[in-house]
Amino acid sequence: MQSPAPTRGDIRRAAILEAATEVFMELGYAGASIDRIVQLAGGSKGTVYRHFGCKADLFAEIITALVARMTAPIEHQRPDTADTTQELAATLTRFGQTYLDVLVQPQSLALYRMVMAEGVNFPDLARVFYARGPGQVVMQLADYLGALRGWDSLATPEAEVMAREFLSLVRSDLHLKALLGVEIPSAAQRALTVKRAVALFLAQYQPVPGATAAK
Amino acid sequence: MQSPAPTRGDIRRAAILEAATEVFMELGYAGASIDRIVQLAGGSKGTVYRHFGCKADLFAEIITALVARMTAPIEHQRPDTADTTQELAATLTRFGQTYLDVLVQPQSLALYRMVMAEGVNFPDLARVFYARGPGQVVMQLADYLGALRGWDSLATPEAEVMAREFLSLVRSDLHLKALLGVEIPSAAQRALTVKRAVALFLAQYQPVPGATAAK
DNA sequence: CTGATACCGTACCGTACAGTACCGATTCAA
DNA sequence: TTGAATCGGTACTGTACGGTACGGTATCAG
Repeated sequence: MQSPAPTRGDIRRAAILEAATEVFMELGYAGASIDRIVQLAGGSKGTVYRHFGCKADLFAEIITALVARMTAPIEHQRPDTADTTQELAATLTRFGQTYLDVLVQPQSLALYRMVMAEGVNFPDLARVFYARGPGQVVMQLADYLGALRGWDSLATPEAEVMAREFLSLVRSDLHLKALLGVEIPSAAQRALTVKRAVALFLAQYQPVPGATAAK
Repeated sequence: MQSPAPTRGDIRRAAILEAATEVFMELGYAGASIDRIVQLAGGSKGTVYRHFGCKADLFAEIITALVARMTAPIEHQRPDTADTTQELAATLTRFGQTYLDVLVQPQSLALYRMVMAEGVNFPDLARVFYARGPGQVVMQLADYLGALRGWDSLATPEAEVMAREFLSLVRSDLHLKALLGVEIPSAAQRALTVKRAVALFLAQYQPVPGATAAK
């Protein structure tokens, strides 16, 4: 499990990745220059190309790493399917809160902007981003909701649709405003938005057996 | 009301705007080149700079025009505040449908991508985009819902919050997927999403006087 | 210790781009 | 008709960038 002593190459590679991540996030793919990355990472231009081949490949590697980094805290907060129905509101709140908090972090916003701007030129990368990022979150929540649904009768669509609806409510337009740089929502705003999302969601979907279905 | 005969300058200006709009939408601000625009519009590079000063100003003018063009069909579908409560579901469906249809059009997607990518470099433009675009749509729907709410008792938050929640449900993740180029939703998918958004919204917010409030 | 390999620094190539300059042709107002 | 302003075409400047080449130096395996 221990790393087998990082070689000199590993060290250079890591330094370049770190510097490139910062530069890409600040300036985007088109705006970033290799020279700027080298200046920040130290070392030489040739080393960058020996390790990563070309600018596009370096970019791709950074994006995939960033997606994993972004999804990690949400995955860690993944609702346990053993959670009982009584805890549904709390579970949704916790999950939604983590999701929204991560989403409006500067790094997440920069990542979204990059992938959207360059998605046309890197279609494969955009697909990977969705599948391992937002799509992954949907599936996690859907798994939880699906297990809950088999638990008792619930006049609802597929769990995946429910998950999408809930996450859409959580995002609200806070994500859009943040992406545009119009307004970074405060913690209080985020908490309130999550709270309202949970309320609206539970008004429609009430898995507790004793409750009367809406119709 | 009649235009006072377009001069030669007006014609050139319009041609440049049209060409620049196409090039910017296809390649983004950074990717687009003035030479490419001139090549498409015909004429000369000097004419572009005489009319618009610099690339950034040309870009700004195009973005503001595009926002207006994008919002127009939604504004046209603006729900009349005279609509009765009985028509609420139909009104929401019609409004949401128009909103979502516009949102996933290629031109809208290109516009969103441009503003998000360059929002850091053009913060004023990003604010204008939000205020006259998505923000405007929220306000229109909020006006309608607000008028309805005064109409009868309704245990709800501000109309603006309700409008945001509804529009978030309509966008779902279809907008995100389309922005990333992962998947352009079909008309059937869009219609279904709107239908479900209306259902979920009405499960929580029922303005008809005879209905029992949720709590 | 020795050879091979990775690294640094820098100079360099080709290209692309924003913006300017200039000239001849065209348009348009007076 | 005449003078001014605009336009087209093109050549040009300066700059920035991706990527390569190369010589000298440090690192590391055998």
